Amino acid sequence: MSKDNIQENLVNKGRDLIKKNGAEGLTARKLSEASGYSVGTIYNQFGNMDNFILIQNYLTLDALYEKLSTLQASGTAYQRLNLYTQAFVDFVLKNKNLWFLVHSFHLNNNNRRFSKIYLRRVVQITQLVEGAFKALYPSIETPERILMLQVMWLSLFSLSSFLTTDALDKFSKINKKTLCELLLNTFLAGLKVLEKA
Amino acid sequence: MSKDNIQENLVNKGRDLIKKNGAEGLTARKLSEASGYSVGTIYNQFGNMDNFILIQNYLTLDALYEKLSTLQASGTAYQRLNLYTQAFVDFVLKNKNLWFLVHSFHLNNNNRRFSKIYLRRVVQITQLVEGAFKALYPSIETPERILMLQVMWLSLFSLSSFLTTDALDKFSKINKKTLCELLLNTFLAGLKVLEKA
DNA sequence: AAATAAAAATGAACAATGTTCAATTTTTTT
DNA sequence: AAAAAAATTGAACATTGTTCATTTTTATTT
Repeated sequence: MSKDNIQENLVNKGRDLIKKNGAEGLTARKLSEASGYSVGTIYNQFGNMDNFILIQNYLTLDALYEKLSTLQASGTAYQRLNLYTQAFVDFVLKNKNLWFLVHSFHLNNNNRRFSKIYLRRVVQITQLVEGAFKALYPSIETPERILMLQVMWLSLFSLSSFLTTDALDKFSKINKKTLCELLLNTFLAGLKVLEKA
Repeated sequence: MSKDNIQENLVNKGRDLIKKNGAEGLTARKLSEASGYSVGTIYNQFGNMDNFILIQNYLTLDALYEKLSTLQASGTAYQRLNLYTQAFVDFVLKNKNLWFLVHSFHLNNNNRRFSKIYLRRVVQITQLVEGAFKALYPSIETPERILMLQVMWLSLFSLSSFLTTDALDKFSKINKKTLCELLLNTFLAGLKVLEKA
């Protein structure tokens, strides 16, 4: 069996573990047992578990990008931004465990590195929204608009960590999808004001 | 030495460990070594490390509340909301490790519980801002305004996780304080629009 | 085809984690 | 002073990520 096949196999099996049992479901030994490969082989292939998780997160970002990119053509810029957000929230809610792992890695990744392809995917997702942003706020200078886009996306991204667990339920009865949509629409309305001012 | 003194001692020593070495600096054995008490004693006093961390996070929230509550009287409602946010960001940046632990626990606390006094502190912090919100948006119905307040606070809270590590620096050169202030002000501007509509 | 060399896979072993609990020490009560 | 109760202890357990000498497999050479 070739090296690629081993990696592919391990990644697939690992993904199943995460989907089924969350981040805790993914340990070197559980992956070894589920895949049939030894613990050592996992380390030969990926170096360490962090790298393995990073690959999983890259695939998650990829799936998100795939989903969002199908929405490019439809509707007005405003409608599109709302569609993006709804699709994003839907994706996160349907892939809670995978998305949790993304946040978990981001938070705990204090001095480790993100791979280039990973960073590129993040940028690509942001760029998807850029077009709609430009159409909505034509009179805002591009650097300023990109800044606002980052604020918007980072806020929504970080807020989405609340969608992956039930921690929020202990503080508020707010609907999670509503939460995200209110953030988007209030922010967009605010941008409209700042644009005219 | 009384039970209270032991707990107080352990909590203080634990807090030093977190401040100095971050969340990883706080383990049962390191706390045992730093405090002079055995590992077993820590468990007798707190049951488990999660409870200990929850106490640490409660104290962190307490310190934040303390700081924010000194700002109650000053300026207009709008100025006050900006002061709150700036004070919040300052607090987080000055207590990165402590605040990181708050986020870390929230994210990983999948089916565990928050103590009542902890939840109450969160509510109290939100209520601090309620007054300014009410003054700014008098024509928004109270339930709607509280909803928006929650969206605002939850967004800012979750965004603040980016302030505790350097993960964000790998994605963007955006200034962290600016990031939070832009979120607040754009959101507030948007609320003004929604109020009139 | 056999012998040799290179590469890959293995899993026992290590350090560090949270946690438990029988044994010990200390304190309180009788 | 003795007995009972309470508190403290730290060795031991299960589970992490990780390493690396050993074994097995594959490739190369004779």
